[in-house]
Amino acid sequence: MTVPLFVLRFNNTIINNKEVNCMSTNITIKDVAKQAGVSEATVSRALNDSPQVKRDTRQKIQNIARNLGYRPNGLARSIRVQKSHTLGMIIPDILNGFFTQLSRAIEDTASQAGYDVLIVNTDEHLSKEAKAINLMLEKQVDGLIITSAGNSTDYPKMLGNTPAVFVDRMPPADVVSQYDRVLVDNAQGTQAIINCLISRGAQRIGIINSSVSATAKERLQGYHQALAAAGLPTDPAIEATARTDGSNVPQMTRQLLVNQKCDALFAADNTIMTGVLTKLPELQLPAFQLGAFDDNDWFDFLPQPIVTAKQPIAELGRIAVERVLARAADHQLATQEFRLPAEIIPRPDNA
Amino acid sequence: MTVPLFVLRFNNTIINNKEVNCMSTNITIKDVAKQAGVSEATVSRALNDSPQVKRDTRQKIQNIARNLGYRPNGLARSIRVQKSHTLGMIIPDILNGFFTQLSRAIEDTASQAGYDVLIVNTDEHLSKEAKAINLMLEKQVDGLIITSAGNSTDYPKMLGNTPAVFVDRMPPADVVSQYDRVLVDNAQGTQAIINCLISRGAQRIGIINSSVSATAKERLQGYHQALAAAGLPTDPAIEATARTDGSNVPQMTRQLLVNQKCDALFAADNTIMTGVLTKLPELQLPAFQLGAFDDNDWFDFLPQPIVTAKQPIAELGRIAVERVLARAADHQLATQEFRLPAEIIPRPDNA
DNA sequence: GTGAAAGCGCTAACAG
DNA sequence: CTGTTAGCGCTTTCAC
Repeated sequence: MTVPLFVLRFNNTIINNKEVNCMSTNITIKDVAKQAGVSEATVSRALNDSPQVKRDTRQKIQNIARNLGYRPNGLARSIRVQKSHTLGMIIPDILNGFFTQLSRAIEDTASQAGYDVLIVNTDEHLSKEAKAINLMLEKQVDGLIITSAGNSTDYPKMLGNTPAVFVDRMPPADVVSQYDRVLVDNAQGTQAIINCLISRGAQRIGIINSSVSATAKERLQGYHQALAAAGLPTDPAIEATARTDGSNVPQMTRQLLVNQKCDALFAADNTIMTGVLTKLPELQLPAFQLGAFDDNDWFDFLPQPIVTAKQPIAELGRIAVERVLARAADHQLATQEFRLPAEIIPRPDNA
Repeated sequence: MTVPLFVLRFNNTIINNKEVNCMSTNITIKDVAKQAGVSEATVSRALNDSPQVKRDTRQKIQNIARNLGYRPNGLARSIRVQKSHTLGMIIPDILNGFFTQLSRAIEDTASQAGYDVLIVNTDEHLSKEAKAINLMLEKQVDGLIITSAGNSTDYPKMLGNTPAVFVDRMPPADVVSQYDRVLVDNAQGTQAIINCLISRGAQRIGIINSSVSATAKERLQGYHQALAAAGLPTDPAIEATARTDGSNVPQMTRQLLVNQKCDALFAADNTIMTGVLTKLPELQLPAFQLGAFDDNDWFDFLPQPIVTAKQPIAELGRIAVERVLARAADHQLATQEFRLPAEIIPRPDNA
């Protein structure tokens, strides 16, 4: 065949006496059309398996495209059809197993619906989050799934009318009603953990709470409810709050377990519990119990059992995707809040 | 102001007697131009901070853009300038801490260079990897960083002339020279671990090797070298290989530690070690040692210490990004292999 | 300094 | 069944 050779030549250039691939001379639909002796429109149709085009033509075109190494330009397509078939996902900490599991769940559901997912990590920085949202919008995502890094962002202004749903963390109170929310029942989960600790004899349970305000409020509430129900007193001296980066957690662990003589400690999330565990070895302690919101597989391997509340991550992800797609299809949809129960893992008693 | 009102009206429509935002009537450069009474070209220049445009005009335009909530369409821009300023990253397991750390390192370096990163997870499936690569290419990434899910993919055909570098895992042997590779020194790392175990008295060290062939080969080699250097015999009966999904690891753990009476066990990666730990509690064993390639923070919390080889993840990521960008700038660059040493964490002896 | 016009690669009317 | 044409939103010559 001579024509392909011609195309090759056309796409190549001579440097230093050696024929080499030219940088970004990508094969376009036009090249395929030229080759096949048909119009660009027909190529487009054939490549999209349109039933309109004759079988022979279609197959011929598809062959030529393959041989030429043709790659559709998704950007051009998206810009033309005004749809990217892509969702954006903003997570605050890619090193945290909870969020990676969540992103996997979201990717699963999305891909079943024919959508791709872009993930960006914000490291809990508001400025990075703002950049991430901007990036997503510029890439024209069809919807956004956000685990918010903080309260100060003006989401309605940032997001415009891009469909968005908040997962795991509430949007700021003043705009909460403008967005779908998919969350675990923080109060219920915490209460169940504390109940479990109490049923096993705990009398003085310290808490190191989350730095995420709405979440922290609910978890504290669950903690108080459980204490009240058991007739145990609350004590502000054993209620601490972690910094976002968790840097103060080891010191608080010592404070609660040693100075305040707590006989149990509740860590309000994954990261906080890790901070607690870091400190434990150097503390000489009588028997005590541990509880935490969020579960990790490796908690099973620890000598000291941890009672945890495991979030229904797959469900959270599935609902989030469904909602954002539903909203993309109908921007008028009323916003809604979804609350899913956490599952208690009562180590060491679970079979 | 009346003009903004007009624009608003233009972008809205009446449904059910309520004025609502119309779906995707996005503000474009044209709208800004109309508002400002200048040409689209000038708006473009102003928005890109071109020094050509008069300060007053520029600021006026930028104000109008902000007020209108204008968002540049990144796709349109990329298609026009033939560059997306985006890198693609393909990872085989987003639940594995090694890869999340790697992706974070890559994102860091890339963002410093002004590039965004798209991450896609393949779950170790070749078919998903192929889809992921396709997705990236369609999104016109300027380069690809790949941790390969397997050997059977025809990368040159898939990738065309998109710059690509392989991290952590080798590309298939027949095409290896066509790509940059950034890897840890698997033999050295493994050898050092085994040496450490031997120096602490191990005489019969079992290995559960990786399912990734090139990596497995190198790690096995390091294992053999260490044994040979210590004058210890090798024994095929205590050399096992994990399945990709790790499902056979618990059973092998039992086989090596109980049936084969090994006094030490080396797990060739992160995931394998987790499988081992799952099995240990139910085994009644005399004292034994544990070693593993790849480190996890939570290994510190385990009662049974693990000697690990920690990869220089930040470095791996940095080099990968630098190479892919260098290649994007000059496609003629000779390919290269980078080997970085692993750091041994000799638990429990590390201060 | 600014505008007019062309075009990146693709798809969707509208013809025929 | 296929071709022609227009245009998505943006940048970039080339004029003025």
